Amino acid sequence: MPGTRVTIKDLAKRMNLSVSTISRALHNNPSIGAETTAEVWKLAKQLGYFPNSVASNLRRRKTNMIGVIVPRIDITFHSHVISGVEEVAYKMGYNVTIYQSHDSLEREVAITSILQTNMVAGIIACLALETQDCGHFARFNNQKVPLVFYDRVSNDLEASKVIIDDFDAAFRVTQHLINIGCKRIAHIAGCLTTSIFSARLDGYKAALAKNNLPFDQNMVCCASDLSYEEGARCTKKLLKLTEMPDGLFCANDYTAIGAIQVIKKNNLRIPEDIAVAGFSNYPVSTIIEPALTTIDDRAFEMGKTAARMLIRQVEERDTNIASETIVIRTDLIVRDSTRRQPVQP
Amino acid sequence: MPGTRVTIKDLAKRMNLSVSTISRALHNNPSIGAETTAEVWKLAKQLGYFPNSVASNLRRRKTNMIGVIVPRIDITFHSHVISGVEEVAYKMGYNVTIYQSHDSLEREVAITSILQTNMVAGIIACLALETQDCGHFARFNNQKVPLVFYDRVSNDLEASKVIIDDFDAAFRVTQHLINIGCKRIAHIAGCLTTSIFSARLDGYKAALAKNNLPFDQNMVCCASDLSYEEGARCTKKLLKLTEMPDGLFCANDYTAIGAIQVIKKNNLRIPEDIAVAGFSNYPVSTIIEPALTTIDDRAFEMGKTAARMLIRQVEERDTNIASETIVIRTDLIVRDSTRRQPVQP
DNA sequence: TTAAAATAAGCAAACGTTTGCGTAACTTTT
DNA sequence: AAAAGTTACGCAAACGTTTGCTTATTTTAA
Repeated sequence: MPGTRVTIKDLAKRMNLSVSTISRALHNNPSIGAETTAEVWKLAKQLGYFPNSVASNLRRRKTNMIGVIVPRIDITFHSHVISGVEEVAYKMGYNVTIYQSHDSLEREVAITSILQTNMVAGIIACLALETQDCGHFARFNNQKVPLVFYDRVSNDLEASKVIIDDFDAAFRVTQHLINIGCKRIAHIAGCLTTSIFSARLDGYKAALAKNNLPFDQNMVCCASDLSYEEGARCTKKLLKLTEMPDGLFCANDYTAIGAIQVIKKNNLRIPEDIAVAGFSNYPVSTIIEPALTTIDDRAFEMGKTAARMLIRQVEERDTNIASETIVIRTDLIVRDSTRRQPVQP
Repeated sequence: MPGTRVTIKDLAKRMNLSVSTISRALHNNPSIGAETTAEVWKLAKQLGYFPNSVASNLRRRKTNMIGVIVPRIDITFHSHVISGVEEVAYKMGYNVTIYQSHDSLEREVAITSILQTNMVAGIIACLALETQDCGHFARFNNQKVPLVFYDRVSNDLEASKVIIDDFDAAFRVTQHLINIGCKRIAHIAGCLTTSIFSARLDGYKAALAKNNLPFDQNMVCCASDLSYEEGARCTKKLLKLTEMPDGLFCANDYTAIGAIQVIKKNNLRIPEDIAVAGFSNYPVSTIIEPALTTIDDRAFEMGKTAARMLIRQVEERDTNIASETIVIRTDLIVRDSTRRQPVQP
């Protein structure tokens, strides 16, 4: 019978049992006899029965769907996070539906409406760049739908977070550049209204201060979108300074690669003339020449952690929604772009 | 009232109307007076009503969920396809849920069960490498759930497909290598039981034949997983041949990059000694030096096309399920890795 | 041997919508 | 002025499960 779906009603009729018995049998409920249970399972297999989770969700008033909001899926970092989310969600019996905000607040708001309409069990989100006010997420607190932010998080909202210590990571990168002898370290920053990028700038400043190096505003250039092109643009600007930098810390790997290409075109040596470091450990950082020193932000791990955290909150919903924050450990990965002979003091 | 959700029943009570009237009003059904409709909408906004799509889906016996099965989300090609799928799905009012098969048949089968349980409206899938027999997809034909394969497709199943013309693309790449003067062109192939990779090999052979160049089995090396490492391994093998190749066509960009790195390490010049071309136009192909000549497979476009095709089939379900095949146009992108002075005949 | 307890299964409502059909009240036609 | 048509809405069933409560039967305890 093509087009028709076999339901527990059909099973009930065929076996002269009530639908409730069938339902309980299929859940291996002990109040149904072992023999009956076995026969129900057998017939279910035979008839190709598949439970209808839509009906089940309606009755149970909850789905097993996790909604994920990312700025863009085709950005390496996010696709790795999603991969991690899917991995644990699958193992825990949850489904994952994804939405791209394209860094637009308007779209992010629309997506939250869709998620509410779809009765998702929980939400994992990375805020759009445009988003300052998170009011549109507040509704989930009322509906007791757990919410976990990752990477770009909201501070004015009661919600769990999975982040890396951007300040610390930036500090360590900068300290590393100092350790190999850099005296004039420039920074290509991201959009500073975003906390992660301002934290990276702060970490950079702190490392300079700790080592008694002066901070020079001219040595910081803000890239609007963290692309190759912006990295190249900023680098050209930095190379025109009367006192050229001898080290460069970029807020992500893309800008770092744009920087490397410009530096090489200017016949400067990396790392001898300028040492370069990035942030994120994208696959491309091993391909560029010289290979790029960077921070591994462990995106996959971040996704897995966020999913685990969310699912735990979903399943403990009745007890309490304690919002928690997990900081993922990052690794400094040193490659040729900063591999100099250490300076002798 | 936190935790409680307002339903059309609530609206009905508050307005002394029946639920059917509310439902119709919210769908702007003309059989409801304009004034009433306006008031219903007003109260709905005021009370923060959100439709419950789970209930709606159950009643309508269809969801607006598109299931996507990819080998891995964090592979550039697939994340771009997904991005395209999400883009058109969002605009057409569909949701996207994603699953990774990890190229495992077992997992792919399990995922199809989940999709059936979840009553997805349609499915977009790229077959797992392990998958030879597509019996587990047959159930969707019975249930009249449209199915669109992309990239790696099944030939023994009635289903729609979005593909590129791998034969043609490979032919054009090879012809290009011949045009710039290559006489001994090697090929790093993918798993030849997969149709796209055998098609690429065939296109390569056809171009050789057309130009009266001999085909030499030793000049073909199969990479098991299309990674950098496999590309490097194959290249080392090819460089040991008594008659070294002067051109190399790789089945994807990753192997091409592995190849370039090995060739450079052997102090051979690209493209003068060996010209190299890849396949897929991954972002990294512009970063490697020399920049890689490759085929742009237009993954984003592929995703959009697959989604459009699927949604059309979903919405025309009653009329007929004509399975169709769309071939996406590919572009040969010439970069420095094959930029030689053209030979003078 | 009878009461109490355990076992196995059924009844029916509920989850929140959608929709075919029915029916008032009102308007238009002949 | 009666018949026909239109407008605006209600009734109730249905979608496929889940689950609290009840009931019939069997087993155990006293």
